[in-house]
Amino acid sequence: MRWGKHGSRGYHHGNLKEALVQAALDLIAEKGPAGFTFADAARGAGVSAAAPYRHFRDRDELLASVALQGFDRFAAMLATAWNGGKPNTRTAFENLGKAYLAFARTEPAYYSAMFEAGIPHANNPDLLAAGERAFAILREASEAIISELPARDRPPVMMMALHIWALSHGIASLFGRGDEARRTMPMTPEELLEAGTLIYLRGLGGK
Amino acid sequence: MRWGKHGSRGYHHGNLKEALVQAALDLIAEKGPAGFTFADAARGAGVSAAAPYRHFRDRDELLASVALQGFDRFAAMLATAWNGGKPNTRTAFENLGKAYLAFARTEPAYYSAMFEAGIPHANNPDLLAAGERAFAILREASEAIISELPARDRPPVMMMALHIWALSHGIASLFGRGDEARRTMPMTPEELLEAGTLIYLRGLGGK
DNA sequence: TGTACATCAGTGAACGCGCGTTCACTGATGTAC
DNA sequence: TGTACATCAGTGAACGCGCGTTCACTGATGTAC
Repeated sequence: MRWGKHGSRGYHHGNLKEALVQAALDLIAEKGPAGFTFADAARGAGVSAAAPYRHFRDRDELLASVALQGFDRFAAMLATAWNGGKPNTRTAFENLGKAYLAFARTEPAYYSAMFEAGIPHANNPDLLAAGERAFAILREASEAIISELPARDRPPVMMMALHIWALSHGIASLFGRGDEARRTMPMTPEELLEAGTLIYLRGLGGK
Repeated sequence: MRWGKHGSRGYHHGNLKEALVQAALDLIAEKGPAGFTFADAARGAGVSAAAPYRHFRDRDELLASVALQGFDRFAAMLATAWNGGKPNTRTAFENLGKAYLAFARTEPAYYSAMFEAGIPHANNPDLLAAGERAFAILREASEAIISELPARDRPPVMMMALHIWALSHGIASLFGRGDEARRTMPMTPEELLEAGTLIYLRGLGGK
């Protein structure tokens, strides 16, 4: 008897690789990216400690896989929020910022695997490319904002994209996840980012 | 025979607590805040594995000690750079930003113990207070900048301080330490922060 | 100044534990004929 | 359609290792008298 398409679970797991990534994600959410072992992940997936070796060389490779998937979802979420600049550039830009913070808040495990786990991106082309795809959305949005500025005020696109990224990341890491750096905040992270972005855009000469 | 004030090293170490913090710092610099053990720190200080228990309950307490010392030095460095707003507010503010990035770059081990080690600040009053002292410098500087703005443009001090902190922290964590997120940058972190701050201040109505 | 003693901050041996990793194995699946 | 066989993805036992932690101990230091 089978219990649905993926319900069979005999000797072969069927989708262990994905299950390990999911288990790692749960463990990161619980104890941070440093707080779990390769054996923990195996346990989490309900499999013997030797099984993960069929899919990952070591713990780092598993972590990198989590980060990779994280960047893909992050990029997808940002792209949806930006929505090609509709209904108008300013609104879409605001949505993009909110989506950034929403991702960091609702997927803290992905976020910390991506930015805080200390994975060496340098020698992992896939990871580098996935990060690039996510950043490309910020870049595209910045470009759209800039194109609406008076010609003499236009800053370099890359610079603006880096500023927005840094501000968003700074807010997300310092204030965006529940208990960390529990400061008495005068406003929500979303409000803080929106206000900051507004001031920045005004400084560029917009509106 | 003695070899100087602290050179004696017989049965008693003399300053083991400090030596353990230093050893932890070296290990963090080498392998990240998650990459060392309590026993490693003991080895680094040239002492048996049981010795650290005379000074720290566990590894977390040692890490917290590193972070605490880091915040103190950070605050001191920022205060020196700000220098009470001399020679003038704008210049001092620029120096403050440069000092922030300089600290993150030259003391990456402290910086990551402070912000990336996942130490629960909440139930550690000393740590909380030390972080507060560092933040107070940013707050003071923001206040000085704001006081020079036309009265009708003045934003809340706290908000501005949080914006500056987030931008600085974002730039420091994303681009401020050598190899991490090795992106082809069009400018140095310092230039990026200075340009961002300038645009932000212009947006506030300054100059 | 000298001596006895209390206290302090280390030692080193011991332990149980869980991790990483390897290995021969075995059950399940896919495919050639 | 059925059968034989190759391949794949797991198992579970085994191992060495280093960590965390405890403990009775001991050498060094400080101090009372």
